[in-house]
Amino acid sequence: MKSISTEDYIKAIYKLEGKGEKATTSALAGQLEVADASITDMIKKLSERGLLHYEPYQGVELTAKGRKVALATLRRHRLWEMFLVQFLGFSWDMVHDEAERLEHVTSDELEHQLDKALGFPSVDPHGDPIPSKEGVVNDTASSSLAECEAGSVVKISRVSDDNSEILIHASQIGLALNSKLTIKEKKTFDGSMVVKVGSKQHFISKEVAQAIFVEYV
Amino acid sequence: MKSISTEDYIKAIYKLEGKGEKATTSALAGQLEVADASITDMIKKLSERGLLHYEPYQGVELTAKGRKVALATLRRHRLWEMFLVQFLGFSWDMVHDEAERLEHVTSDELEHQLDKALGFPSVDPHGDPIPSKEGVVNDTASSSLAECEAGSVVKISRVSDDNSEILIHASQIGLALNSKLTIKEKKTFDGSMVVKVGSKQHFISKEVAQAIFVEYV
DNA sequence: ACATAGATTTAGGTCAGCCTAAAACATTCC
DNA sequence: GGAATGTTTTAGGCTGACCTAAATCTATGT
Repeated sequence: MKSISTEDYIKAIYKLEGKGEKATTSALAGQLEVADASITDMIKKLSERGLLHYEPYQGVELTAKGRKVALATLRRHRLWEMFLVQFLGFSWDMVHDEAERLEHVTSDELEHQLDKALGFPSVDPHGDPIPSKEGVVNDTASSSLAECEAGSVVKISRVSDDNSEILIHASQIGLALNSKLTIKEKKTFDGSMVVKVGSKQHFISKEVAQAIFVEYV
Repeated sequence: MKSISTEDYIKAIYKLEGKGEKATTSALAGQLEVADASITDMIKKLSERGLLHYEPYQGVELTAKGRKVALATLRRHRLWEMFLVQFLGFSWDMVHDEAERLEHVTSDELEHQLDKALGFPSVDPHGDPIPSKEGVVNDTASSSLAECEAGSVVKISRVSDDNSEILIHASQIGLALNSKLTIKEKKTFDGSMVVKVGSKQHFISKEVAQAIFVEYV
């Protein structure tokens, strides 16, 4: 019934919906790295199981039941990430792939004990909110650093974990969750910026800035 | 290449060999709870992959390569059991099933960090030795409590984790790893015994005694 | 030594999750 | 509004891990 594939598909759809994008066959195929035809196949099965709404050629949308699966999976994923960092000394760029596997073999009991041992954390090491057992997500309204103007003073509240190389780079230049930084310059022609972190200044490309989410202080 | 099934089959064979029993089709089918024909199927594939020697109708034996897989899997299993008990407060009767799933999704890096965080333990919560990374097992020569005579004073060095109800029962009557106990009586007709643990006496059936392994003190 | 019971293997099938190639549909552009 | 382009689905196949039923082998008892 519950399979690794199912959880991965549901999660991918949830993420696309979260970004405001339509969960189309090709978008999912890209995300999950399988052929388009395989997506159509699987989507039909998930639709039969009531996890999503499917209208041929129209993309899919999660049902309430599907969203519940997504949130439960995300919760386990983020608890594992937290555990790997806090208990086993992993760095934030190493945890995603491990958690990706662990999330699928986590009983309710294990999930609960992890949560407890970690002190019921509300965000994971990248600042992503950990959904509650009941499926409530505490989304903080943060904006991308790429959208901030020169002169702003901001605090990092979240870093996208899609690309581990960006995470490595970020920590190398001293960026961590809750770091404060000041935008010294912003180039209009390529979106790059120069920011001050602590006492040092660093160049940040648009790509990196887009992966960093901040709150104004 | 590496699959959950593969690891489970190899482990089951390793365990039978360890008990001095021949790894026959039906023994494996019983252990793994699949049909006899499925065992034959799988055995052929594992044989082609060089993990075991297979002669039709003669049962199987692990090759060196197969033994390596068994030990690596067992190592991960026991590290996880240790972790669940020490870090998350699980009791020793709850950890087997969880570890059974976690062992299959554990990278070398994760295995190493677990080992380190646990202080490089040599046995798991049931007293089973944890194989080293190189595949060396430190088997302690212990004998079953069922074989001990009345009057003996012994120390528990290992308890079989095959049956979680026995584990629950054992801890309820105060038996834990390294507990000392004295055999007060032993009935010849059913193998049951009365033992003294701390200041209390308890009745122990043959079945329970067979699951407990001890060293003389 | 031979029938027979029990264990094992073969034959043929299912299901999940993938694939490629071809067909059907949707969109966009003149 | 119809051809070209891109997206999605259908059709047909494959593989791993299982299954049942039937055939075959081994071992046992007299």
